[in-house]
Amino acid sequence: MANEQLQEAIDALKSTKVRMTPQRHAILEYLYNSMSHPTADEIYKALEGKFPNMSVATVYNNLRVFKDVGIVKELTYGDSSSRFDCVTTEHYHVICSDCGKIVDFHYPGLNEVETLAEHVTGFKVDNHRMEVYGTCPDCSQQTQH
Amino acid sequence: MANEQLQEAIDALKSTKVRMTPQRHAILEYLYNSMSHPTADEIYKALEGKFPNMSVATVYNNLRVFKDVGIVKELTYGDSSSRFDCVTTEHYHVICSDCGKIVDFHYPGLNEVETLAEHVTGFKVDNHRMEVYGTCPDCSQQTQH
DNA sequence: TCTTACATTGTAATTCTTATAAATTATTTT
DNA sequence: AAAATAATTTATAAGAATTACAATGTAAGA
Repeated sequence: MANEQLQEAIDALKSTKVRMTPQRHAILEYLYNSMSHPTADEIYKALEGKFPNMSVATVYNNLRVFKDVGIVKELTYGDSSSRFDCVTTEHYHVICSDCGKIVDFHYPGLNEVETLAEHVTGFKVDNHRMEVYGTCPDCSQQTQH
Repeated sequence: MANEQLQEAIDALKSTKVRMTPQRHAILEYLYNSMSHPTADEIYKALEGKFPNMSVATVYNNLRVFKDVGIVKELTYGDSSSRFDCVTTEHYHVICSDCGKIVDFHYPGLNEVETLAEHVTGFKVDNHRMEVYGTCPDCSQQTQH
């Protein structure tokens, strides 16, 4: 279950000046339990039942708070809106260029890349982002015939 | 000089149904000569002198055309607008989290990652994207004292 | 309890990007 | 070379995603 990780995230927030609110809890819960990488709007819609009065602004505000604390990552792609992913174990994404499906896969951290970049550019590097693009099995099949 | 590469790009366009226009030439020229990674608006502003009547839509349209032909890449980051980079040799970017500065660095292609992703997910992989984030020398100095 | 600081809500505003239609320019056909 | 066709540009409007703002609400500390 993702519940331990959710708890860790909540604890991480407690140690800052960030207060825990029902809305925040719900957003975090949704993020940690959903295996997908939802957009702000998807989160908003998903929580409409529980919080009929919640504002979209709240979702955006809190996602930013979580991002600043470092427990959530924003994924931006060319088109459409940003997607949000909770930072758990180190993993990367494969994205289908046709349908947009996102699948996780694990790969040992690319520390060498960070080190090289530091040396070559003089930057103080602290993280990186990588995505792999291709066609998912479903879309591959459809274009076959 | 980047002029040979610019010429190659123009030749690449000629082999398609894409027509060469003064605006397109200017946009390409700007992209290939600027060492930065300009936004659509930056390009627009930069060419205002030469083409006082050019529309922002033209810039966007043509960047998309170039993207489709494969001679330009779109870089999307969390905030602000997309940046555009001409596809020359394989390289990656280090981005300053403070000021947004982008610096290129070379790194041998990460083919193993693509291969692994293919095996694990069943996708047909054809490319990847990677960026390294950190603080640039200038910004590092400023926060020191 | 009172005060202060942080959060939420609703809405308006902003920003980036795309769609559309008319006018213009480039290519192809005759 | 002129006419016909196709692609392009322009200007503007529309759209979508995100943020700003002011008012209200809620939690924590003195």
